[in-house]
Formats: sequence, C-alpha cells, structure tokens
Amino acid sequence: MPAVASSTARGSVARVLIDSPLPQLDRLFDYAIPPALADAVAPGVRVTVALRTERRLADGLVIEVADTSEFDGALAPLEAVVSPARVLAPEVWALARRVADRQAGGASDVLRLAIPRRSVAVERKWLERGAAVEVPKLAHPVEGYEPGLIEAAIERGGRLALRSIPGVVQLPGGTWVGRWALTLAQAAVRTVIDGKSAILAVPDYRDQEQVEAALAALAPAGAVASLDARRTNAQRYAAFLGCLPHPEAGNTPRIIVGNRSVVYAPAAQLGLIALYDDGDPLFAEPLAPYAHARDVALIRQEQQGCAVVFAGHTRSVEVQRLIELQFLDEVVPAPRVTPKVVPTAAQQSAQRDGGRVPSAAFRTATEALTQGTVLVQVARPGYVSLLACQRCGQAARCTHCAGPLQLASSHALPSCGWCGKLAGGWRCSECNGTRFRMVTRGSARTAEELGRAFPGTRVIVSDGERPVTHVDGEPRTLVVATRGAEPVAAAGYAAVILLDGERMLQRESLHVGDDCLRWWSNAAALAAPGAPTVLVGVGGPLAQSLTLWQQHAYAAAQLVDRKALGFPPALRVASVTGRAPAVQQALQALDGVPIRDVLGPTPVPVDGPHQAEESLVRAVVRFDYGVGAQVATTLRGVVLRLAAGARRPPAGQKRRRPAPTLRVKLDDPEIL
DNA sequence: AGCACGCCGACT
DNA sequence: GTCGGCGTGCTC
Repeated sequence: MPAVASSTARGSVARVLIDSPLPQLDRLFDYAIPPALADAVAPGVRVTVALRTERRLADGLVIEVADTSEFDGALAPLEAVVSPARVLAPEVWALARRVADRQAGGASDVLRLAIPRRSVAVERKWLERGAAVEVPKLAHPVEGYEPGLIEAAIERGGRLALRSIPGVVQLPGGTWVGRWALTLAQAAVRTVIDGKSAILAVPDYRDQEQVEAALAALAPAGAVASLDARRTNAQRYAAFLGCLPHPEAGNTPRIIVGNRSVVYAPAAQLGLIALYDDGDPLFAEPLAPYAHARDVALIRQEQQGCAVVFAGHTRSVEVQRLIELQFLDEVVPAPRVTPKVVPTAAQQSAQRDGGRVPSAAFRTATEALTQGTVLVQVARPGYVSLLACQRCGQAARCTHCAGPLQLASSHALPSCGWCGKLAGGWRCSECNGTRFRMVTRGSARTAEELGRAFPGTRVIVSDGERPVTHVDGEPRTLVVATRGAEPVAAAGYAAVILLDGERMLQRESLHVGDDCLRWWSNAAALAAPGAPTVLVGVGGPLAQSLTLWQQHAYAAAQLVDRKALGFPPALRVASVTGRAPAVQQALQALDGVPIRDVLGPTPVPVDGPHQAEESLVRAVVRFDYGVGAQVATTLRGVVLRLAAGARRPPAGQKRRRPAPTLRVKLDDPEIL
C-alpha cells in the first residue's frame, strides 16, 4: 500500500473507529488524510479505510481530526469519504464509548443502535432540501403537578422519578390518550421552547402513538421526529438525519420520540431524556452489549447535564434504589389522583362464563356495562398452560400427586403444578396415550365465554397479534385484552376487571410481582374517574399496593428483599458464558478484583438444534457498584485475549458457526 | 473476520 | 532448489 509518512501538517490525521464487532478492532486507528479528501473529512463522517492490505476495505467513522499521530509507523491513507453527513455527533460517541466500556462490549455494537443504516436516496434528499424545522410558539405548563416544579428541574438538568397521573385525556383533535402521555409531551414542548432538544423513550409503538398524538396537539409536526424500529430503515434514516445539524440549516432543537434505542439519538442541545414505564422489559436491549436504556439515559444525563425523568404508574426497583440514594427526586401529582381498586376473591364464580368471573366482579361489570365500556385484562396465552392428552382430551395429571401438568416454556419438560415433579414418561390414565396437547385459555376463548355471560354485549378482542389501540367507550361493550395490549377507551373505561392475576403470578421470575403490578396498574390507569378496577383472586402486599395506589411501597419492600438476598439492583451481576476453560480464565482474571462472590460455573442447558458437544457453562459474578468499571475492563481483557487465540476448526470439517468464546452480559435482568 | 507471513513436506 | 500446506498474529 502507498505508505504515507507520519505527517505533521494541520488536520492531516483522521482517527477512525472501524465498524466491526471484533474486540481486537475496538479502538481508534490513525489514517493519513490525502489532500484530495481534506475538505470532506470531518468528525462524524462515514469513511472507508484499508485494513492491513489495500484490498481489504472496511467501513469506519471519523472520530477526530488531528495534526499528529502517536502511531510509530507509516499511516495508510483514508480510502474514501462515504458521505458528507456527520452521522456521529461527538457527544453520541462519548456516550457509546462509555456504554460499551460499562458493558464490557464494543463501541461499534453500540453505534449500530445509534446510527441507522445508510440510505443514499434519503441522504441526498436531506442534503439538498434540509429539514423544515418549526419550534412551537406556545409554552404549556406541565399540568397536574406542583406548578413550575418539573419545568425548573428540566432547566437545571435535574433527575426525577415522576409518578404519572392515572386516567385518560382527550386531546384537541378528539383523540384520547393516557394522561401520562400528555405530561411527557408538555415537558418536551417546554424543553424545545427553552431552546433544547427532548428525547422521549417509550416501551412500544402503542405508547409511542399516544405520545405522538399528544405532541401533535401541542407542537408543529416539524418539531417532532420519530425514531422507532417499526418504520422502514429509510424512514428511520430520514428522521435520524432530521435530528442532525444540517450543513446549511444548522441545528435546531427537536422532540425525538422512539423506543429503547432513541436514548442514543443525535439530539441538538439535549435538555431532557424521559422514559415512560422504565420497568418494561422492552427497555432491555437484547443485542450485545445489552445496555439497558435506563442506564444509558443516566450516563447521558451525567455526560451532558440534561434532565432525566423516569415516569410511570409503577416504580421499578432500580428507580426506587436511586430515590433512596437521593440520586433521583420523587415527584408526585398534585393533587393526587387515585383510581378506585377493589380486590376480590377468586371463588364463587358465575355459571355461564366458564367459571372465570367471580360474582363480585360480575356484578361490577354488569352494572358498568350500562354506563360504558368495560375492560377485561387476561393473561397471555403463554406457556404456563395446562396440558391434556392429545388423543382423548383428558387433563394430564401428575403420577405422584395428581396435580395438573404444565409447560414452563416451549422446550421444557412438562412438570406438575403442585409438586413440581417432572413428568418424564407420562401416560394418559384414560387411554394410555403418550402425547400432550396444550389447553390454553387465550383471549379468544375468554371473549367467547364472556360474550355468553353478558348477553347483548359487543365483545372486542385485543391481543399481541391483533392489537386494538382505541375503542369508542360506548356502553354495552366489553374489551378483552391480554396484558399490555389494552386499548385506550374514550373517556376511560366504566370498569376494569383484572382477571388472571393468579395465573400471571405463576411465572417464575425474580420480578413477577413487579411485572404484575405494572400490568395491573397500567390497566387501572385507563379507567374513567371513579370507575372501579377489580383485581380478581390476588391478596397480600401486592394487591394492597395496587388498591392503595402505592406502588412505590411495593418497590421499596422488594428492594429490602433484594438487599437481603444479594440480588440486583442491590448489587450488580455479570454473567460469563462459554466453554469451561474460557469461563475459568475469566474467573481467574477476576482474582484481584474485590467482587462479592461467584455463583457457578454451572452447565447451561442446551437449547435449539445445537450440538451437545459444545457444552457451555455459565458463572455469575456479583459485585458492588463501586467495582463495576474494574469488573468490566477485566472481563473485556479476557474477551480480547480469547478472541486473539480463537481459531476456526481444521478446514474440511463441518462448517459450524464458531460460538463466541466468551459472552459477557452485565446486569442481565433475566439472571438468577 | 480476513489476510499475510512463516516454517515444514513433496515437486516440476 | 521452491511450491504450497495451514498454524499464528495483526489490523493505523
């Protein structure tokens, strides 16, 4: 390759991050800027560079333009500048680097979430025309809280845990949205009027639609950008470019709405990041390095001094911890709004509904149906379902205790719901059949049953597959929705029946309680003022925190438990998965680090069509927040060393994809 | 990941 | 002699 001597001319060196998931390449490489490209090279532009040979080209991003290089060797020249768009803002780079370091991962993997794939046509249009950005003229106070409190926090870059106001509200256009969405929109509008951008992150697109509707009522369309994964890449890229400072138009504050990855958006003059319902598992990034949007928001708050707001009807244990550390300030609605929630026992069901609705809930629903629409929340027809003999339909029973057999997941052995024994060689007691059939009571079945129980009623089903976003709220209408798929009813529901509480609680997970409370609270928040919410068949502290609308009390109690057990978020965890020697090496490397303890290594159950030969083990490391950085860098070092030594199997052998030698996952919510 | 470099066995 | 096998190591 034509080597260029280390140059000392002004701005002649480009520091480039190579777009690669390889840990060995997760650092900056210096390239000489050929005079022909000097005008086009700037921090944040996409480039192509030669890697080791002229023929091997890689994509990269210019991080910095410098005068000299530390590299003692001849710098290779930049191959080309892909486009003049500066897609990586300096502050987003700083964020990505910090997030990657914290998660023991690579910055390129983080940037994949921050920068959409390039679309040439979209980019050309943007460069030619720019984006018409309008700023709302009228400031709206953030209503329903102590006047000026939230506005002041936004201005000073404060950190808030905001209890959302339950209920629904009608927007000037006529649409009804959750009251929480209006709060976020008002806060965001206030932020742009102050000359700063706002990022609003929501779990899914149905939440996003509500926020967008609320924003449409308060701000001109040009002030809002939507960056969700549901759009085509071209649409996302167009919205993304719209947030960037335009070469001619300059940068204007925006309101940027999206799902978990919107926390990386290139917001000009960032003033506010708000997350709604941060306990929703959708905020946990499933791609390496698995950074949670909540953590990213907190890092960005620290780096950029913007305000951060965690809003919702429930309180995640993580946010509760931050409140107790006085890192977040708690803000409650003023005046307080409390839905009317009544718990009821599961027994004494009415006859015609398939035995599902207790009489108290039945009476409530019957009465409410004359007034308006009633919401019935049911569990998802998931895997906590009962089993029956495939041949004769007889319910499958445990051979030891005659309890009902269940499936915990798609590929688990059936087990007894009472004694937990695995049902290995099960045979039907009636017909000696050996195969199962799942008996689920999904939303459709429930709808059918309820239709019979409430004659003359229109039944609308909303579930994950066919979600309904809005219903008109007319009387004699029953909405059967799986948890999380509840439509917004005009003027709010006349009653909300939370039907499958008991079944939802059967899932085994560290945070079933938190999840259930979140599902129930979000449904209860859709009720009309004064309309009853009936929680069926659940008692205890969980039911109490819902009926008193004091979800924070449950979170506080949970945190006490987690502290006692040494579970997150009382401390942090890292899971290390790989073949036994690799995991061993990782644990040895942690020898000098003051971690709490190590659980395992234990064999990882092999799922899917993988060969059992590649048996993997996993160890879980527990440590205090203070040593997080040390743990992350240590584990990253091991990943790096192993990556260097990793070799593919001898040629000619079957071509299986080489599993990553070591997978490190920090703060995995599914752990333990 | 790729790709080149390097150090041992069969060859025109 | 040297062509080319694939184990090793690096990428400005």
